[in-house]
Amino acid sequence: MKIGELARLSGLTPSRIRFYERIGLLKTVDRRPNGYRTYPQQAVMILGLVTTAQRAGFTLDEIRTLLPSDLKHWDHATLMDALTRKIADIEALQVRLTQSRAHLLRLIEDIQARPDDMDCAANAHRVLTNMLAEHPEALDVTSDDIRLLDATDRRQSVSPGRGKKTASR
Amino acid sequence: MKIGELARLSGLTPSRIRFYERIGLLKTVDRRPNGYRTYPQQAVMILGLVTTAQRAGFTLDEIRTLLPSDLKHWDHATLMDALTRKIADIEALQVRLTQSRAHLLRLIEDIQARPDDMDCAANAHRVLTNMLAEHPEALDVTSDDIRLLDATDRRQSVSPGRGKKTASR
DNA sequence: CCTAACGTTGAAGGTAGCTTAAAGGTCAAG
DNA sequence: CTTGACCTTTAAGCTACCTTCAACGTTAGG
Repeated sequence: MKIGELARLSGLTPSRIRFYERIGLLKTVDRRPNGYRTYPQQAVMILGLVTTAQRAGFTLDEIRTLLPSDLKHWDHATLMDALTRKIADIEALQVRLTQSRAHLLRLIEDIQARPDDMDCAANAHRVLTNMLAEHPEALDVTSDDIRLLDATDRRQSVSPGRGKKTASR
Repeated sequence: MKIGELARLSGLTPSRIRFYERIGLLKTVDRRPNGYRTYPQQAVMILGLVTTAQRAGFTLDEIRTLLPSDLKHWDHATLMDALTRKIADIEALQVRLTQSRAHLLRLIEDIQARPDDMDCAANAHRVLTNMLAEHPEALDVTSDDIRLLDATDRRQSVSPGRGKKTASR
C-alpha cells in the first residue's frame, strides 16, 4: 500500500510516517519504480504498536530500541524489563501527582481559611509563607531565611536589607 | 541583592532568573549604575512561588497570568479557578496513568501467558493482536481490519496487495 | 490534455523551558 | 597590576516530536 492509505489505516499523517521512517522507527518500506513508498500490511500493526507504546509513556527512542525488525522476534527479556520499569515510572509519577493534588487542595483550603479579622494582603502573605515553608527542598532556604523573608515582606522593605546572607549590600 | 545571591537563595541558576525576567515572570528588578541587576528580598519568594507552581503542573505562561505584580493583590477568583482546574487536570492525568499502568500489566500477563504449545512468533502475534484490538480508538481500524491484518500477517504477505480499501472511513 | 489528488525531497519552524557560548565589563583582594 | 569571581548582552543550541513549506514529479479521471 502507498503512504496515503497507510496514513488512513493507521490514523497518522503521512509526514509523521515519513518522520518515523527517517528516525529508524519504521523500516518495512520499499520503493516502487516511481519513487513512491510502498508498505506491507504489517506496517499498520507496527504503527499501531508505536502509538500504543507512546500512549503508555515510551519515547520514540525507547520504542526504537525495543522494536525488533521482525515483529515475530522480540527480545523477550529486554521487553519485559522495559515494561516493568515503565510501570515503576508511572507509579512514581502517580505518587508525585497525588502529592501535587493534595498540595493544591491544601492551598485552596488555606486560602479560604482566612480569619475574619485578616485583610487580603495579610492573608496572601500568610498563605505564601505557609506554602513556601511546606516545600523547603526547592528553596535553598533555612527556616531562619523564611523568618527573615517574613519580616522583610511584612515591612514591605525594598530598602537595602542587612540580614545575614541576604544582605550583600 | 545581586543575581548571584538571589540564585543561591532561590536555588535557581542566574540564567534561569534572567530568562524569567525576559519572559515577564519576574518584574521586581532594578539596575545599579554599573548595569548589574538588583533585587528586593521579595524576589526570593516570587521565585519560590514560581517553582512551586511549576511542580504543581502550571506552565510558565499560566503562572505569569496568575502572578500579580504585587504579591499582596491577587485576583482571588481567577486564582481559585485556576487551582480548581489544575486539580481537575491532575485527576484526568491520574486516570490516564492508571489506565496505562493497567494496560502494561495486562500486557505483561498476556506475554507470560503463552500456551505451552505455542512458539514465540505465534505468541508475539497473539499478544499484538490482543493489544491492538484493545485500543481501536487510535487505529482507525475496525475489527474487520484486525482480522484482515491477522490473515495477511499469518501469510507473511508482502505481495503487491492492491487490497480493497478495506473500511477506509 | 487538464486538473486534482497524490507522491517526493530537504530545510526550516514550532513548542517549552531552559542552557551554553562568545565576547566583554566590573570589582575586591593580594 | 593581576587574578579570578562576578556581572552584562545576544544568539544559538538542546530535547522530543512532529508540521509546514517550497518546489517539484506522478497518476487517475473526465
